[in-house]
Amino acid sequence: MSDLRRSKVTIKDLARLCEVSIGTIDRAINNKPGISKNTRERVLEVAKQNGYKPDRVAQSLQSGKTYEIGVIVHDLNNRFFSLLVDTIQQIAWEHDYYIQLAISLRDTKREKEIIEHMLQRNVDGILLFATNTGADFYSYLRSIDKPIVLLSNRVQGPKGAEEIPFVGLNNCEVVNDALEEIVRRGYESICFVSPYFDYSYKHNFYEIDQRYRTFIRFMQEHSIEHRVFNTEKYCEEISAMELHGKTAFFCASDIFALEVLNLFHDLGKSVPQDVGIMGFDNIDVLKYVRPGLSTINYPVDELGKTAFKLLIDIMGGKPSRTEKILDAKIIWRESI
Amino acid sequence: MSDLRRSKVTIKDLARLCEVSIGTIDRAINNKPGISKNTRERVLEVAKQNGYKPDRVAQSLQSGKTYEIGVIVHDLNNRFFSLLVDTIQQIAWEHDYYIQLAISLRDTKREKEIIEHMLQRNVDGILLFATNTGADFYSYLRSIDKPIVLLSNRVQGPKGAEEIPFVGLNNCEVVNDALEEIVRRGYESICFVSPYFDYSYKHNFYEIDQRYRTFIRFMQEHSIEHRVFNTEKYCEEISAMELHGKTAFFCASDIFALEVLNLFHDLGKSVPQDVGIMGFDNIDVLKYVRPGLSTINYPVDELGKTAFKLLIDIMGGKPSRTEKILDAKIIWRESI
DNA sequence: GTGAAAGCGCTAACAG
DNA sequence: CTGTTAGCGCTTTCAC
Repeated sequence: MSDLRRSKVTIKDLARLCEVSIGTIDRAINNKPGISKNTRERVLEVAKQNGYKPDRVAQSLQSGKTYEIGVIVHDLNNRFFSLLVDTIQQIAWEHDYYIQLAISLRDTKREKEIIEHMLQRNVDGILLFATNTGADFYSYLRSIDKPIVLLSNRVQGPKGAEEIPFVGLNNCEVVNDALEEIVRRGYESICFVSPYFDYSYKHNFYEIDQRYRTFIRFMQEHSIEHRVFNTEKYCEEISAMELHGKTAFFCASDIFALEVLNLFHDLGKSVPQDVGIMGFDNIDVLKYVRPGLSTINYPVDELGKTAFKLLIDIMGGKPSRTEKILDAKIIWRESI
Repeated sequence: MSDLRRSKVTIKDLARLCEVSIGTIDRAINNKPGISKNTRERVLEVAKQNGYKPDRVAQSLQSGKTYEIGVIVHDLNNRFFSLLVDTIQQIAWEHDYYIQLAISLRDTKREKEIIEHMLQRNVDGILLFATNTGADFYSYLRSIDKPIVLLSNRVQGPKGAEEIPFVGLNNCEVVNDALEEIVRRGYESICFVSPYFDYSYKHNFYEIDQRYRTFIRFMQEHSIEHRVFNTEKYCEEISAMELHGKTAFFCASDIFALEVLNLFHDLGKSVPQDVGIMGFDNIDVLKYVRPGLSTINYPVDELGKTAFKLLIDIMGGKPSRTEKILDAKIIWRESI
């Protein structure tokens, strides 16, 4: 190395150095036929000597492929998402793909901007944990000329229309099972705690909604006393409520369950003696929380891997089912 | 839209549609002088009509800029890193940069591969939480023709050589302060708990090492009984040790502190009555842990933002100090 | 004001 | 076996 700072060396440089044409360089570098063993070795040697590295941007312009996939999630603050992205990055790496990461912050406008940006950057595909929903967004996604796989939050079109590829969870079944067991354990009153979902803002609450509906249906079918907390003031409201009968709090995510747990701790109530609490997701930090929180395991790893593989299949033009539903497992610990 | 699937429209298409040259299209699109108001408006209108979006890949090839920056961290499992990446992605977005995320898994070989890949993909700069270290790696980083900013883990060259831009923490000062207060609180014996660091594998333990050295120096200067746990079997070893005198566990990260907390809980010991525990990082989940863990706040947000800004400055050729040391704050809760 | 042409680094197609 | 050329979509330069 003459200079410490290696300046970019291109196939043109190699051609000059080897005194052959760029076509020959190409054949050597990319292991193509139609070149003598001798020349190939010489070229490869010179390439190595000079630290030649192909320019992926130029390759992309030529081939239309970037080997990058866009990953869009709500945030990385939520443990669930960081584990998800971790998994996706890992499997992508194994397949020689790179990740362009962007955070939607649950902002519908921002999500659309991100998608547009990613398309301009010519990602080969997109893994989307959607924030938008509705017919317009469905049409928008369908209009996109790149493969997209939705994670967890489905986006539905008109009846009978082709579905957007989707990997999700069997929310209804697992919530039903959990509720049955909770009732069997003698709880007489069950509260549902979840983030605030206001359909008028057009946010995608697909998963929460599934859990919510299942909860309501179950309560009605079994005539069980129930209540729903899904406003921003749920903590105050829960503090203010009077408990009659053995009461359980079924939370739409572990984060809410932990908040409720903290709340009752502050109120001087014991869990599960005074109230039962159940979470959803099984985030890893539960390991450090006492009492052990009963929850429902979201197979994040499987979600990431399945979605990525589905995307790869679609990119490769493989005809595969474009919907996969994963199985959640209930984890009974101490809190209920 | 004639077709649902919008196929890519290029400046050439626009030129054809507007019956002008591509040069004119460029002037209109990119708001350049030398074009009549009339033509500009017409071009912009047609561009909009046809949903023209510039191809960033082609722009990159031409300009040599991608507006992407590579971010390399150890994993996303650790809360610290996910918050860091969250912050970086946020500030990058505000500056119209995109993030290429990769995980080194603390694997030195993989880290180098990642850097090579990113350079080939022509990122404009790299934010690196380094796993490698040593003179060779220093030379390697110096040989790279793109700005790099190191986070937390410094990579040092020979004495007097130019430093690689770096943003880190005042580990020594803050550890010293914490230890002083711990001693003041009457602890007679202090244990240091940290990940296993084996210099023979050439891993970068810059931060841990700073904390460790400060710990050892302090213990020696004050003749305090102390012990170090930094093997993989630290849990067994701690279980087996006999406590004499009021003992504190100073952990190099919250994760270790939480493990130690769990351990003593299982052993039936109370914190802080029987032993004191102190963490490092102040990860957000501590909020759900009881007893409240005393810890040292790592200003992750500031780290991400400062590093990104430094990178931007360097990319912009601004002459700025290439080293920034952030202030950590001690947070006293209940565990010590 | 506008058009034409070169070139970023690479791959693919065709010619010799 | 090897060389030449066109072109991916864009920006820049120079000519009119």
